Amino acid sequence: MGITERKEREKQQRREGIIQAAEKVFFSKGFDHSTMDDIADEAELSKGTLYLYFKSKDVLHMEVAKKAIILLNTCTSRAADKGTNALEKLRQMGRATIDFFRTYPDHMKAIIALTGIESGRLGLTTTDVQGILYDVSSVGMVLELVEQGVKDKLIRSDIPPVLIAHTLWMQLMSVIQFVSVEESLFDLLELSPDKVYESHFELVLNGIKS
Amino acid sequence: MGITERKEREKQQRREGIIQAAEKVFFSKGFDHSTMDDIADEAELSKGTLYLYFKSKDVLHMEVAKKAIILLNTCTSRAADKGTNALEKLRQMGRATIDFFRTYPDHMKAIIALTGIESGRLGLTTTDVQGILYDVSSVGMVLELVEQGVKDKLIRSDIPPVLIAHTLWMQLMSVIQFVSVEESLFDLLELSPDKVYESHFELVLNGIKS
DNA sequence: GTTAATAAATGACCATTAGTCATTAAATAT
DNA sequence: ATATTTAATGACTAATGGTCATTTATTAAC
Repeated sequence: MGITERKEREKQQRREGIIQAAEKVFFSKGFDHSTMDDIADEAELSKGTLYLYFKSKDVLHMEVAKKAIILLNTCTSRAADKGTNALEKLRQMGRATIDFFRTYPDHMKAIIALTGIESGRLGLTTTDVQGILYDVSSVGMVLELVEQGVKDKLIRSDIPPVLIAHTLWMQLMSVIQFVSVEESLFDLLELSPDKVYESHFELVLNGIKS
Repeated sequence: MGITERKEREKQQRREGIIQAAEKVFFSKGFDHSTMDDIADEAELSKGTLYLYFKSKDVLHMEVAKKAIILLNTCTSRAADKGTNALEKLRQMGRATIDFFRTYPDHMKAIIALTGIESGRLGLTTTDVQGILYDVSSVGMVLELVEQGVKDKLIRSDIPPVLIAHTLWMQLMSVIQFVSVEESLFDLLELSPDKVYESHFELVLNGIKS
């Protein structure tokens, strides 16, 4: 039946439209200050319809973050190709993440909110988050690269790759958080975000070298 | 006048009582699911009175976090004394923070919430946060130790101490976040929080060594 | 000791907003 | 043309952060 298929397609489109509206509203007003009515207006739908497609505001938040993670993932995988070995690929991925943050700061903040401590704040289980983190995020690729790096004797082998991978990921998130929280500190200390990132990569990659 | 002093003292006590009530409620139900009425009940006061002492729920949240930071700070400074040189003192401080997280997980989460990205979520300026971070938190002490370590040629001198200090602090926060979010992952990968912490210190301290 | 003035505490009330559901409208099948 | 199923609506509810006129307790003044 072609009708069923078309309907399914339309449903998907509506769903997508709602997510886009939510994204726009969340990013412009912040999650807490966005109301479901705002999103409904933006999506040109009634509030009731939103709840036909998404169980809660929190779920909508997660969907927005998921889309952001997928976008980040495409950026980082593309960047990884530019590196010549595992360590270089990792560095490129890191830089790409920084660039991503510069280009889409709101997207990045949504990702950090999802994967950080406040995932509990939302009505999500850690399993939900893990699904997203492993299926669509960069962590999976980082892990592969670390394993490759260990094999090539570029990365120390006395620590399980999965730990190194997570450490790299979390540390990158933390430096981005640092920059976005402490912005006003920079002038005072004659620092720049770039210097911070530079030092970060220096310190971190130095730490994992074999 | 003795009366003015007594009144001031009583005011302080009431204030403290409210913070304690808020702490109890926040930690048992989570910030978002705690209502001001809950806190008022716990404090045996009316809701109106809470607002006589604190401007908003967010401010109350910050006060709770501030108290937690002070507590953490006493733990870490005591631990630092056990180390024989700057690097060892830093390691001891790190361990003490982990212990703190084990003993007072809710306190630790409040700290991370305050210093992490969602400080913007609350109605606080980054200046508020910085005040807390530098006046009462461990970051100040970490900085001193890093400076000492650089002087003693234990820590690399090519990166500004303030950056190293912040990196250490943020990385520690991130590993704690990691453990608290990904708990369920551990069985699966035959990992334990201890191994994660161990690797963390290994990687991070290795990174800053001169 | 009584009254006036000041300070502290109260809780009914308001405004906002996440989420629901009976009703309506549209699309599809008969 | 009619019945049935599906999609969409928006008025409504419940919960809750925050306010403020009123009440209660404390201190000062006579």
